Amino acid sequence: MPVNSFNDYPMTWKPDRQTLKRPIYLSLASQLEQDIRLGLLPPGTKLPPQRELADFLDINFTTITRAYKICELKGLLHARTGSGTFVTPQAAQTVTISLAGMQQECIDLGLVASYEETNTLTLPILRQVARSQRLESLLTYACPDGMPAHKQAGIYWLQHLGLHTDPEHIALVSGTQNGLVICLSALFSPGDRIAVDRYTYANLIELAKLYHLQLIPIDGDAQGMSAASLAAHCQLHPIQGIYLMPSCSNPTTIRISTARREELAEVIRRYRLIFLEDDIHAFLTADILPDYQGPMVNLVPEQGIYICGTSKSICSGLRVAYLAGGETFREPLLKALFNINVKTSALDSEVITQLIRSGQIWKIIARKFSLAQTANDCFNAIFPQAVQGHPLSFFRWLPIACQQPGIIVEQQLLTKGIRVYHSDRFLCGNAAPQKYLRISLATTADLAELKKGLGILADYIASE
Amino acid sequence: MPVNSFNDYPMTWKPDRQTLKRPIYLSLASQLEQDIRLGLLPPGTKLPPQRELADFLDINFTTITRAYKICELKGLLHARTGSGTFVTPQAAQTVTISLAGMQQECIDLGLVASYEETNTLTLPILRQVARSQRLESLLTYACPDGMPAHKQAGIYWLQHLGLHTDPEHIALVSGTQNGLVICLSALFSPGDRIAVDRYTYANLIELAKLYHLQLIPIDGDAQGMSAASLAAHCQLHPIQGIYLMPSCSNPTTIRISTARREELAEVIRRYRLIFLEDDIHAFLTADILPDYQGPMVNLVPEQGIYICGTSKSICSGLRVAYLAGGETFREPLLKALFNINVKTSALDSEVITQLIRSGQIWKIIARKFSLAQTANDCFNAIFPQAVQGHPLSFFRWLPIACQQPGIIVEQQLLTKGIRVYHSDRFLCGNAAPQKYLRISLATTADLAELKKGLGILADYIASE
DNA sequence: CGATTTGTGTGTATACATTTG
DNA sequence: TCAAATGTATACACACAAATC
Repeated sequence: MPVNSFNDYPMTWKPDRQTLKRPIYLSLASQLEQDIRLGLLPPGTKLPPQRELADFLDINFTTITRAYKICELKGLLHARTGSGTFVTPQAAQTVTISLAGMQQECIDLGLVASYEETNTLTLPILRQVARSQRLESLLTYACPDGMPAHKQAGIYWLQHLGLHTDPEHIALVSGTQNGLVICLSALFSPGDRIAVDRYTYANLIELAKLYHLQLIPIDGDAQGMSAASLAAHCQLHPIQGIYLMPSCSNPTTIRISTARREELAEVIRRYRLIFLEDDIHAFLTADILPDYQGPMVNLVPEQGIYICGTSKSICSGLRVAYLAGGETFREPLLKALFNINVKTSALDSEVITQLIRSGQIWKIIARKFSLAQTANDCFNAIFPQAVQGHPLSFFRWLPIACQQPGIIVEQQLLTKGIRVYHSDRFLCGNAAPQKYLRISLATTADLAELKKGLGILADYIASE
Repeated sequence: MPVNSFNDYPMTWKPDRQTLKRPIYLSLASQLEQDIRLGLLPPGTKLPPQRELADFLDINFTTITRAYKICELKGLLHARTGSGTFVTPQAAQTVTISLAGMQQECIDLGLVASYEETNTLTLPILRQVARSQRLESLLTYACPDGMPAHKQAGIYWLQHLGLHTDPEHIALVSGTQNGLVICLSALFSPGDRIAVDRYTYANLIELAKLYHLQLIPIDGDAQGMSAASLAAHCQLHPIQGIYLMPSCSNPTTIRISTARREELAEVIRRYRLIFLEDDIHAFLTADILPDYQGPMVNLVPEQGIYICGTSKSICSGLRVAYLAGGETFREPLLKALFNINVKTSALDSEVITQLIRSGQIWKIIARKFSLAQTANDCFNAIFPQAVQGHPLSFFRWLPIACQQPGIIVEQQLLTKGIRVYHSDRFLCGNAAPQKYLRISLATTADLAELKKGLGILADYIASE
């Protein structure tokens, strides 16, 4: 028993010695889970150290390790060597961002759509596809990884973005998310570690939970993730992969600088990380940057997988993304693709293909650029202090002073008539003191609605 | 050291004591994996018992257990208490069934398509969808789990199949396989056990590997899986789930009898199993069986999930399946759906919806029935000894005498010009002495090609 | 900066369950 | 039917690594 008076505080959790049935670790784990779900152990509570609880229960401390581990894998706990084991903030809660359950009428600055008014430009091509003679050939099981013509259009499009590949090393999948599922399923095993930005894509956080992968938050600056920090983490703990959105990180809108890309690539090579490049925003950068260098994956061609969705650049509702990777990953990825998708809808990919081949894609992108420019101008006028990050981003990252929990802030804004997402949703690991809101500029029906929403937001922030 | 002379045979695997680095179990596992992949340990080889190898290496035998376990999770080994540990047949090889890599020209009796000539009946509806005013509404992020009208059509269709549900408890997903991925990801954890027929859906076997789930093969008879056997397994080892295709099991074509359904349901209730009912063949049974009782999930409504794909009944290329389940699973399934799919293509589901609403689906199904009847008659005429199972099945299960490994048989038939799949591909666990071939009747371009293929097959079998 | 706290990784002991003969 | 063979589950000991003060 420790003699330090600080430790005389009662243990935060005292499981009942009597009710412990014989598979001790299982019995303990389920008791712990129940107490967390019942709210007896509120989020943030520090659990007793393994050795202390073991003393109390008179069992070996590694048995506690096992019980804690089970709850950790369920996302209920969060352990840190040296510090202790803590109940996860929002233990049983989800950060999933989706339109589901959004009955409430409000101005949506939360979900990032893609200026849906441009969808009218897709319609003529879709109708043309429906009239074509090839239509019937789209309705079979053939070509699970994409029809040759669809791959060709993808190769052409990726080439425009600076990635050069061939039909053997590209596949069509049902959207970025589907591509990520395929990569995570095929290339990682439960318990594997993947490096991410401290604030990262919310759906990736959820996928990592689903597939029992550990995300390792790496700090960074305005140039992107810190290569030194990444190397330090790799040094001490083996890390298997890294996920980045180098063109325009969601949610921070940071574009990784050319110098930083080189540094990061060097670390990726040194530690043989599997590099997932989610380049859904490439089109926003390829055409406006004078010294555009192309995807980061070019720096580590044999260790990288390039995922390029079309939902932001072309059309949200057509579920198509291109997956390109080196020879190393070809076999496992294709195998996972066959087992997870059987095949991607050829109808959607035919429409995307014809949009590319016909050149209609340039009109769509030009229209989106113009809408994004106007929306960003509007945002900059209202929040001049927050001019930073990608100039044409479909969303913005707004620092806020308010220190209340994210859910509270979101709910307060909902009652005022706007939906936004707080940085807590994108957070991986420990919170930094600076909080943010992610503000979508691409979801409102028109500019007037956006202005109204941003006005409400500005009032709220001023009143804080 | 054992004294029995039988054990004086040299150990089948003698890892090098010298090259064993300090995390012994990891070092051992990778050495073992390498030797299997190099072919030094051919499929079927019995590895040394854990204790014997431990003796030889002078370490504790549970360290061997760990090393073997790692390889088992990779699908390289297969251990059975009392019998020993064996190298998996086709250890490094995949059983994935897909059109990929099928350059070779041949008559395809392998992959089960769905009489693709009926796709012409889909075209007019597809073209009508393209002309409709609602088209633009299909192109946004809205309704990730299916648009209200699409759900309504699904409810109507499932009702016809005997399943009654409502918009809150149905979701549209991108095909059966996608539905399975969602269920397996959302409701099970690595290491969980799922009961299946000894011969089961090949893609499920691969998905189980991908998600580190253990499939427990349960024996059965002509009525379907044995309830007693299932109960016995549940008794001794906790099993979390069960996967069945009760209408017409792939590959065996067995339809589970009404009595057996009741027995199995009782066991499912007793052991609180999560029941996945893959009812892709429901349409084949609902309309032809005079005493059709509806899906099995009706017997355990709160423990079951009903997955009903449209690729066999309507059109292979449109990737749509309906997922229906009780309140218990609603939240985790929806969450997984949002994270895995973001959304299902509304374009595909609109076409399926209009096929249902317009009644065109009945024409398609009637045509498929007629084609299936003709194909089955043709098969029965050539293989009268194999008349069994579902009378309208899109594939048949042909017992063969030949005892050569499955790959060899498949390759021999390929050189004769036909592709079929051997029962080894569908096997889960230990092989039974009786081998089979699965013969697709729904993939050839026409009846003449099917007849030719079956003729080649009959010649081969006669010559054995 | 070094000692202490605290979680993790690896090897081991033992009881148990299943299959086989 | 039982004993031997053989894999599995559970608890433990100890060395190590990371964080903190």
